[in-house]
Amino acid sequence: MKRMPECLAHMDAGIARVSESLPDAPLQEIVLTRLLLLVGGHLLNELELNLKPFGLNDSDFRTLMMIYTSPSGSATPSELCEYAQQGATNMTRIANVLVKAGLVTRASSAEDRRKVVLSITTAGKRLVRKILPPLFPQVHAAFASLSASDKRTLDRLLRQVAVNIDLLTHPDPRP
Amino acid sequence: MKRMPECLAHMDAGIARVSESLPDAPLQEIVLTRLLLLVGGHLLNELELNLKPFGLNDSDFRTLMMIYTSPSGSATPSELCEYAQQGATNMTRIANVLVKAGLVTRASSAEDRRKVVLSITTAGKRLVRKILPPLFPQVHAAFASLSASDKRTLDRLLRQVAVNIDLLTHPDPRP
DNA sequence: CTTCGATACTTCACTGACGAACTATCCTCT
DNA sequence: AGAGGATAGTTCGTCAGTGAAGTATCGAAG
Repeated sequence: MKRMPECLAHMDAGIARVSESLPDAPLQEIVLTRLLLLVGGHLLNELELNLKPFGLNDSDFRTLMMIYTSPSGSATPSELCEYAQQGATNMTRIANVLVKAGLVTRASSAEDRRKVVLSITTAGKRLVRKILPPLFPQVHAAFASLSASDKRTLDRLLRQVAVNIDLLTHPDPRP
Repeated sequence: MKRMPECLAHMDAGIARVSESLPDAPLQEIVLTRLLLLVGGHLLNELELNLKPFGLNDSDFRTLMMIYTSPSGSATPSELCEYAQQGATNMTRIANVLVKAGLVTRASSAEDRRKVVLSITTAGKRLVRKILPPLFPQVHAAFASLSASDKRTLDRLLRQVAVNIDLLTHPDPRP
């Protein structure tokens, strides 16, 4: 696998060559799209590499974190789906994983018996507090070359892009 | 699935709450990481939604584009792996897909008979020129709310992050 | 020339994620 | 009350992607 600078140069060259056959291609935006996909993918690889020793992948971990940070320490699968960009099918699998690992408990709700309540266990909280700290240096390093103002700008721009894509996917600005 | 603004707010709140149990968490960087994963994921979903009608996913398409933009109109699987962030195993599958669809041909190299040469066909070129243009408005819309200078800044920052992650993953700045 | 290590690709078995179909429960309207 | 529709979760079949192991070819060293 080539190092990043060469990889980026190759990408730039390839995209630039597209405009030979399709002159009206929005080159800048295509490059940004590819960069986002590239960075997102590498970030995910790196994160999952750190989670693998604990038998979790990013979906599992994100779900665990959402239950962990929930004020009540519990949540239902459908609530989690709402915010975790995941289908109900996969949430069932994730719940199975977390329950089997003893990190959360699964109980059916009292008020609405269709619902399932996932609650974090002591072991779950302990695992979160064990996994996170070793991640901090790496997360920090990923943005180490950015100034404080760069980071604020990146934050702002990414949120804008997130909203743009959301509008693109689900049009209807009709409440 | 919730709309993006609520989703972002929920994410912010969750991450903020992490610092209650782990006060030295680099909140800003964690948010940026999550934003990148989120945007990358949504961008990928949206792109693959557009490619599905043609029986391709992003890996297939990216590979096809790399062959398309190659000056010779052909490449070997190992070359493609170098730049496409993919394992050789998956490249074999991709080549199978593209060959079966008649978009590229597979031939063994004359100079080095270990190598396989994938060459784009007329149908492959035609498909690229058919798929791309309808994508342009969407790609453009994803960044529509960003000014020209915002886009340049985003490009610059993403490249920095890409390099940082690469250094993190493959240390050794020893040539 | 042969042997050995490296390279190129393929095959196989497995995991993660998704859509479609199913079951159970709840809510509303009559 | 009870019929119809919406919601919550699960199950099942399928596909994309990966690591480990296998085959074929190349190149260098003896």
